Amino acid sequence: MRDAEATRRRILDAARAEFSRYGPAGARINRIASISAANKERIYANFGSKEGLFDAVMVDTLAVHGKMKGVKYGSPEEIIDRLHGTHERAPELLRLMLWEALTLDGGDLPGEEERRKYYKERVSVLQKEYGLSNTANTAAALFLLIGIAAWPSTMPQLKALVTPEGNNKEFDKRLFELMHRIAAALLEVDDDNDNDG
Amino acid sequence: MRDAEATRRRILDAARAEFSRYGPAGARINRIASISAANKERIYANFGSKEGLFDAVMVDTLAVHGKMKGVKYGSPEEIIDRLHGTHERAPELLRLMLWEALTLDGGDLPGEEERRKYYKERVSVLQKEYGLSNTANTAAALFLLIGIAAWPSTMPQLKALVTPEGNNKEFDKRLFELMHRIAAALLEVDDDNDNDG
DNA sequence: AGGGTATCCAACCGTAGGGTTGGATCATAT
DNA sequence: ATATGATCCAACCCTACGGTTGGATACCCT
Repeated sequence: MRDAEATRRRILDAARAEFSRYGPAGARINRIASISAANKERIYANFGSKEGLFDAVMVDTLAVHGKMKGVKYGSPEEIIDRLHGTHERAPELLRLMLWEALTLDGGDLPGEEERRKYYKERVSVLQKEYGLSNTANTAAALFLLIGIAAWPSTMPQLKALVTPEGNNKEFDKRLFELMHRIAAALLEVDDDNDNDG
Repeated sequence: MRDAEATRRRILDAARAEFSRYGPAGARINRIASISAANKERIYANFGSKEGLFDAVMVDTLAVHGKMKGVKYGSPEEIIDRLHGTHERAPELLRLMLWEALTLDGGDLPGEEERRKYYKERVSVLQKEYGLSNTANTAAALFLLIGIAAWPSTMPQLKALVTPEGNNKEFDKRLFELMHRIAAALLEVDDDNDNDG
């Protein structure tokens, strides 16, 4: 059965798993070909190069998450729990972004325009929802909310090292309480009158 | 001039730069050899394998930072600024830890014992300095302080994407204000009476 | 039916990667 | 002085990688 689109999809799915796990340098085209049951030639015909494939995976994965667009945020606790849960259950996007961060080369990002627009929209939703007066402040708050929620998934080994021995549950409980507390602090009304630039 | 120890040092220094920049998979032993003006054979004689070298770099780099031991923390603002500054000026350790996080394999970490002890000490200093009642809570707070201060260096591309266009300075100003604010919130006295486990 | 095109794939290519080897060179101790 | 062992290094090995090629196979239009 011939189906170019389906082949493309299988390649993207396999590539997402592969890049997410091993990163741009560690990923193996041969593995992607074999797991996607596609041929290497199909990969290069569709995506040009390993780097091109990585970029395509990035854009594809972001498109899936871009579906969040328009969704309301809810309470600070909900924001943290939702973001954290997403990264725990589906670590691919976070991992891809971390690989991307570590291999930045000054060139522009895959899907840059789309991504800018996406965050701009999210900032504006957050700003309205919380009645914040300053856009830059809201953007910074969103940036930090993401960071706080993602940090335990970003540095699991650090978390393990810092946790007092044999005290896992207590540590986790305190960790979430603190994450919730500072998320709330981030979204308190910014009451200064600086120009919003 | 023969000097095994100096050779070892040159290799470690070159390897730190190389691994920090390219990660375990992207790093090239040939480059390390050529930059350190050592021979590949010396690398394998000293460190056994690429992975062994990575571990040695990790331990070596941590040892340098371990000199912080005993140092007081200061105000929440100082904590954030100091950590953030360190990661901006000397990104190696953060980058190494991120590579490490992304390539965790369930085996134990290089220098695990030392690192545990180091953080235990730091937690205890922080706890005393701020008069916090609960160790797990203090550990969680430290974990988050590190995360907050490191996040802009961890995800520079996300920061760039979230920043409202042409509003860099304002964004940065707000970002630091918020980081300071939530650092302070993290270190407020934890006034509950839970058992400290 | 059959020509044309998009899709597929097995086999291949060049190279650069991690890792090894065998011997040369130097410091030291007797 | 010379035997000993640590240190150094040029050249080598082999595999597996990213990427390519040439032809075969299915689909579509007339």
